[in-house]
Amino acid sequence: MSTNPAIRVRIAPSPTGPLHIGTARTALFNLLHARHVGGTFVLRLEDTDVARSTEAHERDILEGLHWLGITWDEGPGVGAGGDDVGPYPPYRQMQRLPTYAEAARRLLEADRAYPCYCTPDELEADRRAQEAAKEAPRYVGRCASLTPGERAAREAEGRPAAIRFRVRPGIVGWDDLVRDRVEIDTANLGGDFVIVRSDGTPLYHFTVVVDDAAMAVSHVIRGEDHISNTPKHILLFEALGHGVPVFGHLPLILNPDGTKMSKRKSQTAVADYRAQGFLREALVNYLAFLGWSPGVEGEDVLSLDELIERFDITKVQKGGAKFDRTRLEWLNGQWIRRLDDEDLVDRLRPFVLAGHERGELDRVPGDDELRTLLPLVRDRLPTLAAIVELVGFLWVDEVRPDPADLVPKRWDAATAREGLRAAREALLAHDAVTWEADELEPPLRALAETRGWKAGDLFMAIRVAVTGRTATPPLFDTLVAVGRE
RNA sequence: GCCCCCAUCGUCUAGAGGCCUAGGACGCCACCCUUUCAAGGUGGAGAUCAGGGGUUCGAAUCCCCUUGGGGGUACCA
Repeated sequence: MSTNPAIRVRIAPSPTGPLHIGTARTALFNLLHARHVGGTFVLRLEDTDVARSTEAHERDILEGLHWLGITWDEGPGVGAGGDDVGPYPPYRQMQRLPTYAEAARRLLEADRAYPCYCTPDELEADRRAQEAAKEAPRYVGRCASLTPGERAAREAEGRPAAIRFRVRPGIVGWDDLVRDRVEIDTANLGGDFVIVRSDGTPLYHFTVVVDDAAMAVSHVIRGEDHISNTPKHILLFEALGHGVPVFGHLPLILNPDGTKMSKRKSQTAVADYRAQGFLREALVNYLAFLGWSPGVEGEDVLSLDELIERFDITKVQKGGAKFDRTRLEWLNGQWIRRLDDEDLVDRLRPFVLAGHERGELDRVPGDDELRTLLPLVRDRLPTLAAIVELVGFLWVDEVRPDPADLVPKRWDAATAREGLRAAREALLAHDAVTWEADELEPPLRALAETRGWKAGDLFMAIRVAVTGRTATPPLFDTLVAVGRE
């Protein structure tokens, strides 16, 4: 694919929480678009909310994206001491403070912004008054036209000043990549908005524009929840004398009840899906199909490369998509079946180890043992973590079956006892059989026949006695795996 | 409240005015395979394209209204 230096997209996560499924989806769509057109994918950390940002979250986000295979061309180095990669460093906003200060100074100088000395109490009072009058909340403009003298007076009082951006009247519009023309009257923006806090730290709407301009971002692909913010950003780009990028607003991922996906109602942390044994391939595949599809029948299971090849940002759906875990699980199964043996063993290992650490397993199988089990488990694993539930009995010292399960429906307890005794004798008492699946079956079928039992009932009694479960991989393979002893 | 966005099977979607008696996938149901559970195969139920008006010879597709849903309304991001 040819490269296209004019196309630059970015993902700008805020390390105020673990990597969110929605952030991963936005990152993925940016990556798909960038890779499809040969553009550059930038990662920038928006850590100006110092109170809520943590290094642990930052690590979770960076590692999570890497795990998914969502890799960036430019961005911060991984880890606190890591070096930035790319021509527009730094890529952490807290290290870009001088850039924002300079941009704010220019805006102030051009009178596109002004210092605001309003106190929180004043602002709160304004808001209440507006609410009482059933008016939309907006900044009243108390400090918008202060004379130099008035400003000096306030400075002399030692009142801290925030910086507000002057919102010009008129309509701001743009041609959105996914929803065509959008136009918003700046009268609905809530008045002049704050771009720098009174403590001197810059706010999101400001930093995002300063950085996108500085980093030459050409396409801003983000969630639909930013549509109403876009006019503010466009105004800022213009005031800064910078060209306005192309915007594309993706539909939201929704909770089952149709509201914006949230931690409260859904599992949103990518790390949790990973810990439950979802494959990166499945997650990426699933996420890509939330709001987009290649529109070709039979193309349901696609790799990242295949997605990149087919992706078209203008074909993205406008309406939100509910997160359907069942479908994710189906895709996960599809991908598990596509993995080759070595790969599957590698990915299974951590989950077996985890089962051991939780005390559910008495011992940990080696890679060879795991590998021989693959034909038995591959088609039966909805997730990697399910390995413990599926065949954990193999690595447990003592199996304790539920007595109720031990007796097949058509049998009574005495028959079950007798059946198990006879089966044991048939298989263990003599050296007649070698311990291989093919060798085990005939004697047991013969036994069932002579006693007039249904083979299935006999098999079930044995299954439960040996594994403690009513659902297992095929019995004779299972017996072989358990071993003669 | 105000502003904005959206609307095709339960869910994800195909659909760019005639190819639509609306297609696929997940899920569901049945059957086949089968020692259980899966996987796989075959078939089925499931959407009067939110409703109503237009435009057009012709509308799921274009326009308007209504309804419904969602998002935003911070010195959060």
